[in-house]
Amino acid sequence: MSPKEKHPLKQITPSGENDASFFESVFELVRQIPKGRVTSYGAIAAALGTKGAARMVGWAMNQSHFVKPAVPAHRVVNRQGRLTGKIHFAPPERMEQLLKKEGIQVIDDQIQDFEKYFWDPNEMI
DNA sequence: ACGCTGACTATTA
DNA sequence: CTAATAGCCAGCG
Repeated sequence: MSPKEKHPLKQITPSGENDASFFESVFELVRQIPKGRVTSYGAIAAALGTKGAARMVGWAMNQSHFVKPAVPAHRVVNRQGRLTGKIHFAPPERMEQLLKKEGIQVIDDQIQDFEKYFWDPNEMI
């Protein structure tokens, strides 16, 4: 992380999840990802209207571990279908295991037939 | 209020 | 396909 260590980023909406912040929107959208499917950060960001905020989506995933109901962050990968965020899991292998458990083949942090499992957030509308 | 950071993405080589 | 570079937006100190 950096000299400043992790980013505190206090808890999301201490009072509840009624906060309409960017992060909350991300969580709700990610929760709607069907089992056995995956999507990308950019797709989520685009679905929220902020196409260029793909990075923020990833950052939101960081908090997803503290949010409830739980967010299936393991179903969110980068555009290449690569598990770049696995390092943030505990343990990192967890992400890959979860995906395999849902029927998605992952080899060397790379999802096989990624396009086939890709789920477009805009379709769920 | 400004600047830095980041689980990204598109482009170029 | 991989590697390197630039651009991008939202949140925090």
